[in-house]
Amino acid sequence: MTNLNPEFCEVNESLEILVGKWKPIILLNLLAESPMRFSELKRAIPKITQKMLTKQLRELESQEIIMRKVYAQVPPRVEYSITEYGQTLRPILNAMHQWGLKHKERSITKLPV
Amino acid sequence: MTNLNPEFCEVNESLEILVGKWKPIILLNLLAESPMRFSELKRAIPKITQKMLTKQLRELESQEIIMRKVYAQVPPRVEYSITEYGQTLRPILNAMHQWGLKHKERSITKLPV
DNA sequence: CAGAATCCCCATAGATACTG
DNA sequence: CAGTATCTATGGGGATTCTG
Repeated sequence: MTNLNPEFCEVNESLEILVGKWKPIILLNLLAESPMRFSELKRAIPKITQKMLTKQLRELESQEIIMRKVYAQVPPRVEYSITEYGQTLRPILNAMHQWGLKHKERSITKLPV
Repeated sequence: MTNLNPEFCEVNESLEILVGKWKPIILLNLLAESPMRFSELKRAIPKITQKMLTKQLRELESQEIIMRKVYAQVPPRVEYSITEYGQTLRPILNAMHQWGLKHKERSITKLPV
């Protein structure tokens, strides 16, 4: 069932989307709640700078993983939401999250290899 | 079932291991065949430089994802193999690979969002 | 509110040459 | 065979300031 042929590796396709210091946490937020405003995301991820938040959102948008909706009003209102396509990343994020939990356990209990 | 709480994100744990330009392809090779010699890996991944191969292998080794075994002989023989722990990454790599295949289909057929 | 514009640092990764 | 050792370039990411 696991036909992971190294000659035919498509792992990088999704990796390229996920790589970026803040992308996983942005995606987790938008998977949990869409849409979210720029300021809501900023508040949810306090340590990110505005520049980085903007940049990572733009990248995800250009890959059609998220959508950006601008409301023509003052003050500006911009909402981000996950696309249907973006939702297909959920199994990957889930697998990674689950692995991360196990990994933490392991490093705490320091199981022998 | 999908308890992907953004407040409690463990996605980066595995991401940190997978990130590195050559790590996924190295892991796929060692998941398909272990052990492999340094030169076999080099041949399997022609575009990688020796320096990068060494570096990425060392990093994976320090994370206990792979094992390095040196044979005291001339010429030197060094074998790399995936650890049991490293094998737990397979579901993630599989999910990513599957996603990559779908992604390729999508970008070829240019489905509307 | 939601950014754009600058300036800056450093880690990643490539090329090349050398070696026990 | 399986690496080191250098040198260098690129760009990811951070801090700060400014703006429609």
